[in-house]
Order: sequence, then C-alpha cells, then structure tokens
Amino acid sequence: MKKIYTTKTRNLIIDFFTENKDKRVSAATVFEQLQKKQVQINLATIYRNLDRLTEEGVLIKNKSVQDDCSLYQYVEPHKNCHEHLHLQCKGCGKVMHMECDFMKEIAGHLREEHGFLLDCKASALIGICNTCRDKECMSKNK
Amino acid sequence: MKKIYTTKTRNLIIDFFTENKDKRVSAATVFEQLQKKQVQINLATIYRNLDRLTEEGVLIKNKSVQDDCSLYQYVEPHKNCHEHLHLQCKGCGKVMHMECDFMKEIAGHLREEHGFLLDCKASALIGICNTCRDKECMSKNK
DNA sequence: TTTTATTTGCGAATCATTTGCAAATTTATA
DNA sequence: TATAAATTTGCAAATGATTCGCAAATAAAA
Repeated sequence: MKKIYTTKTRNLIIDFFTENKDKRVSAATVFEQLQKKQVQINLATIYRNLDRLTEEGVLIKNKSVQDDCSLYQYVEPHKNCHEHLHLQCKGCGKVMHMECDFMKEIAGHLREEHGFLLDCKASALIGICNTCRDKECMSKNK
Repeated sequence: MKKIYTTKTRNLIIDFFTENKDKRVSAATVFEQLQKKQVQINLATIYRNLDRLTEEGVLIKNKSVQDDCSLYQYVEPHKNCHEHLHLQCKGCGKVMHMECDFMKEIAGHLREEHGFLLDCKASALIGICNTCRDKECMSKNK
C-alpha cells in the first residue's frame, strides 16, 4: 500500500479546505484561490491531491448539478456522513447536513418498503434553501 | 418560441427510449445501439435531440455517479416526477420511482424542520437495490 | 410549390480531467 | 548525515464528453 507523503503542496491544499469548511469548490476554484494568495500549484497536481484526499476521507467529492465538473468539500472528522443526507441548494450551492432523527425513518422506510439500502454519502437531495427562496420571492414581487 | 419538428432522427431516438423504458443510458450508448440496428445518426445530433427531449420532459437527464457523463431515461408520461424521489442502484444502475405517501412526509419534514424546498426531479438517492444486495451477499458467502 | 424555420452532419473547438515522464521532494535506511 | 527508495510535482500532451459554427438537407407554413 502507498504511504502518504506530507508535502508542502498537500498541506496548502488541506489548509485551503479547513479555512473554507462550508464551501464546495471545484479544482479550478482551488487553483484560483491559491493563486490569489501567491501560491502557485499546477492544476494537475491539485487534481491529484483532491483525489487522494477524497480517498482518505478528508474530502467529499461529487458532481455539480449545474456545471460539468466535480466539487470537493471538507468533511469534519467527527461528522459521520454515512448517517445523514446532504441537502444541496440549487441557488447558492451550499450543502447542509441533515442531521436529525428523521433520517433513521427515511432509511428505515426505504429498506422496509422499497428494499433499498440507502448510501447517504453518495446521495444528495437538491432543492432551495430558505435564504434563496426569500431572495427569489423578493425578486418576483418587484 | 420554437416549434418542434417531427424528424426521422427524432423519432428513431424516441423509439429507442420507449423500447428501453427502464434503462438509463448515455448519449454514446444510444449512438452505439442505433448503429447496431444499422441506424446512422451523428453523435452531435443525438446530443441535440436528447437535450430537446429533456427540455420537453420526455426524458430525465442526470449525471452518472460512476462515469463522467450524463445519463438519460424515458419518463412515463403519467408519472409526475415532481412528486417522488428517484432511487438509483449503485450496482445495476436501475432507477426506481419512489411513489408512496411517505414522500409527502419527507418533503414536509425538510420544509418545516430544515427550511428546504425539495426538488424531487433534480434529486437522487443512491443505494443498493434488493437484487444487487442479494448478489453481493452470495458472492461473500462463497 | 415556394418560402421560412428548424434540424442535420461534419469537423473543429471547448472544457474538465488524466497521463507519461523526467526532475524534485520526502521518507527510509545505513 | 549521506544515500537509496518511494512518492509527488510540473509540464505538455492526450483523452473523453459535450458543444459549436456553418452549409446543406428536411419539415412546416404559406
């Protein structure tokens, strides 16, 4: 098995994500944001690190609903994403972790009634969050 | 607004999907399957038709979990995909429509407790279906 | 049947992501 | 600490899905 090398590049990328814990970003965004901080890392290297970090469970990777690219987000080590669903807002892109007891009911219902073993980590519910709904509402009433 | 032209190409593509109602396929797959039937349609044209059909609501389009491509599936006209979630099996790729009253509870819970307006059509729950679970189980007990 | 609108095929362009490879860096070993 | 071994990096080129421009073909409207 491969060993993990602690490189400058790797640390800079991890730092970026821990400083932006609630953001879901593309490889290109990581690249741009680091450039703004005068950090020059090759895009291919960023991709390689993002994929390693995803394998290690440091990041979650999934596809953007709107764009044709993958998005990565930091996972709080204590958060067990196997046990809650992710709610992603179509408006602002933010992902909320739906951590509440109702989760168990959903998983149970799917298992009992539909013979379906839910994989929370891989799933995502798309919709509109409160904030964006209000914005939408306001613009319609103009 | 644009009018819809009924072309040979368009009909061939619609036929393909109505003959394969439970399958979710990529543009490339449509292309290959039509070729096997001696039907030659340019890939770009297939893409254009798939996107038109998706806009018209004849197909559902979403991104593959595993591959880097979009998948399209026929939607039964009577099915209202605004009101149920799609359960997609990681194993076989099949999509089930979760049509049952519990859906209302889920949508209600998200709205009331999480301030989240669910967009069923855009969402997908990933997991393992009965059939694939059994297969997996059998192979482990070998 | 002529006119107008839309679609098609084709090749080229685009965009995200991956890959090969030599050089650089990190870790392990002596 | 010096050297060897393993892994990562940058770079440029390759890949693969999807899109685009444009002239020719087809369908709908007049």
